[in-house]
Amino acid sequence: MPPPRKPSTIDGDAPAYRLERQIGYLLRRAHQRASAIFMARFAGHGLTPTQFAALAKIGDEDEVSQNHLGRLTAMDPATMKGVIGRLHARSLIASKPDATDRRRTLWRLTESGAHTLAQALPAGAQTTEETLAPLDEEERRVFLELLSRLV
Amino acid sequence: MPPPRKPSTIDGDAPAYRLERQIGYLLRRAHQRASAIFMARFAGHGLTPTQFAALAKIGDEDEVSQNHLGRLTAMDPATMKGVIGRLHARSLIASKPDATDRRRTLWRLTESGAHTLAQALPAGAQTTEETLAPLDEEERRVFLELLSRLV
DNA sequence: ATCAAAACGTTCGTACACAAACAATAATCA
DNA sequence: TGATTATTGTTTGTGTACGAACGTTTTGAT
Repeated sequence: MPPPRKPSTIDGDAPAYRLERQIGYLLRRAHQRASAIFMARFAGHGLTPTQFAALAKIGDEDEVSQNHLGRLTAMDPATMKGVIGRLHARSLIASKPDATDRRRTLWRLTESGAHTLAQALPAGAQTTEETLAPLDEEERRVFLELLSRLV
Repeated sequence: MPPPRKPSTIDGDAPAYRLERQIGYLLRRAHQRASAIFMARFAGHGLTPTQFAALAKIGDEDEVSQNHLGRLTAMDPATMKGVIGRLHARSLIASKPDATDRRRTLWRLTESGAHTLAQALPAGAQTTEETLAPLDEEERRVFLELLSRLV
C-alpha cells in the first residue's frame, strides 16, 4: 500500500511543478545565456543585442521611422525610445522629420554608425556559432525551424 | 557579368545580417511571447514568471537562503533581492536568520504564500500548453530536448 | 591560529520590457 | 466636410537582468 501523499507532490519527493521543464523558464535561461555570449563577443563594440538589432535594421532600411523600426526589431515604442536615445547619444544614428507625416521621425545611420555596424557584423556570426555550439548541424537546423514557429 | 555590389549586401537587396535568423533574436522574441502568455494566464494571481518560479522553488525546498534560491531559479543576487522584496512586501514569504550562518537569510512560504501558490499552479500547465500550441507532440518533445541543451 | 580566499547579501547604475495614459497628427468613413 | 478612429511618439511606473563595488561572515590552507 502506498504511503500517504502531500497534495503538492506527485510521489514522495518530486514537486508537482518542475520549473526546469517549463518552456518559459528554459526560454528565459537560454535567452540569458545567448545575451551573455553576445555581450562578451560585442564587448569591444559597446553594443547590446537590441542596439545591434536596431543598428542593423536601420542599415537595411536606409531610413525608417521610430515605431516602424520597433516593429522590425520586436520592441515596443517605449523600449524603442530608450534604444534610439542611447544610439543617438553616441551619434551612431541621426534623425530628420518625415516630409509627408509630421508625427514621424526618420532615422538613418551616421558615418560613424555605418562604420560601427560594419566592424561589429562578424561578431554576429560568431555569437550564433557559440550559442549553438552544444548542437550539431542537423540539430541546429531543427531547433531554428521549431523556434521560428514559436515567436 | 554581375553588377557591382554594396559591401554590406550579399546580392542586390538581401542584407548580409538577417536578424530574423539569429538565435539570440528568436530567443528574445520567443521569450517575449512566452512571458506575455504567462502574464495573461496569471493575471488573476498577480504573479510574474520570476515571482512564480521563486514561490514554487521555495515551496519545494521548505526553507532556502536568498542566494541559493537565486541559483535554483537562475537569478543573480541583485535580481533575487528585488523579487524576494516584492514577494515579502505581499507577505507571501517570510524570513528568519540562519542559526548556523549569520550571513544567510532563510525564506519560507507563509500560509498566504502556500495558498497563492496552490491556486496558481494549474495556470502553469496552461501556460506551457498555450506557448507550445504551434507544435505537435513530437515537435514539442524534440524542441524541449534541444532547448534544454542550450541553457 | 592566522591569513587569504570565498560566499552572503546589499547598493548603485545601466539597460531592456511593457502597461497605461497622453497630445498631436493622419486616415477613414458616414 | 466633419466626426470618429488610428497612428506616432512621449512620459511615468513597475519589474527583470546584471556588472561592479562594498562590508560582513565563513571557509580553507598554511
